[in-house]
Amino acid sequence: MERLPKRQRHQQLSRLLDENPFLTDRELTRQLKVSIQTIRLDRLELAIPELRERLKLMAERSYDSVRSLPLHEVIGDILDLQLDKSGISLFEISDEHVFSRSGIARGHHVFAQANSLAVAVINDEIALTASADIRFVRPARLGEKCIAKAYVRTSGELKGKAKVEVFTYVGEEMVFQGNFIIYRSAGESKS
Amino acid sequence: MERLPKRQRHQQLSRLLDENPFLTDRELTRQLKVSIQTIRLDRLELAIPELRERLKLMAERSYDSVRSLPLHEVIGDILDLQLDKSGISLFEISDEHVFSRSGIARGHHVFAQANSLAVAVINDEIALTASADIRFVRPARLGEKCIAKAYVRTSGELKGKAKVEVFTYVGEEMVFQGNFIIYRSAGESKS
DNA sequence: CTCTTTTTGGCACCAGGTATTAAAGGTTAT
DNA sequence: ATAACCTTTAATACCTGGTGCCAAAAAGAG
Repeated sequence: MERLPKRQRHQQLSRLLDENPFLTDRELTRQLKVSIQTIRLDRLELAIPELRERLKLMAERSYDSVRSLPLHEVIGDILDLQLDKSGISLFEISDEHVFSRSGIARGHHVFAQANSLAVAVINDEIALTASADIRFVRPARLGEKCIAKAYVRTSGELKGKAKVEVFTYVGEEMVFQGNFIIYRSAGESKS
Repeated sequence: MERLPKRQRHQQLSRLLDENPFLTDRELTRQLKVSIQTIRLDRLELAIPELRERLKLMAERSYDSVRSLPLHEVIGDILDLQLDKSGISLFEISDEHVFSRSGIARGHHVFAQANSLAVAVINDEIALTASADIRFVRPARLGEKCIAKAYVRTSGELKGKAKVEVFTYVGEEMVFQGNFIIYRSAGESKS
């Protein structure tokens, strides 16, 4: 008995739709050389929804993630903000931030939290990072909650630049420290 | 003459579908109190595709961005890589990277490209950023293509650290410059 | 009242399916 | 061999969310 063909086909079908979820059943018949009914039985057994449902699911997912894209605006949640004085933000290290091999956060994510906060704490229409001097004291790991604290050292209303110092901690341990020089647009202005 | 109702309705229709692209024509008739044929004429005039096409477009967009999610692993496309010597990467500034007000890229994205490249160029099992000294020479703007070039200055096989210098250009202009100190795991190893 | 624009209705048709029933084919056990 | 079983294919009715086309009704505008 050639029982394999079915399971093989199921695997192939899964793989094909994984590679390209936009395939119709009709296109699948061409690739797998079986009738359209067989394809449909297979999808039924594998609990794979029809093309239109797949598209809808993908669209919904992307719609949700677009909604949560303001999370891209500022990295980390701001817990406290005293403009031109200090600020605190929280950032939790999750899968997409770490090297999969080591579970250690990629430096630029830790930097992004600090940089976002340094910019946010400046009370100005436009604030841009001019330069920075940073140290990754110890690696941050998957699941760790990073607390970044920013202090404005010189608000420098005259020079158009501000110095901001940021320290990031996991618990008691410091993981990151940075000195940022931030350009500010003009004098000061309300947020 | 009440010519307005039509244009008003067109605006409302656009707004409704902007808020919720998952509406069928039938659901729109309920909201706008006109026949389904009118809705369809309106969509025709406004060049708004049918529900299924909208979903498909959204799915395709999200699929593309999922495909480029390994872009989350390394920020920017690596164009050239000579391990322990040098590397080049390309990163195009798009909507999600800029301050919406000014169209200027957030510093941490430009940093991320440079940092990713500095880490990638190190030929070691594990490479982590230890510290960095960076300058944002001029702002990078929406749509600009940033070319980052990294040079390993001291491979430092003995000390477990490497110094990498990165310069990022838009055309002929330098937008970013950074000196990175990268921890490397042990001696050297194949990638 | 006439002319034009806008709105509505009806009908045929399409893609990409679901759901169901039935038949044909090979496999296996008895 | 024959019955029992699994797999595959076929055929048919039906569904959603439309398009395309034509005609008629309604609503202004002049």
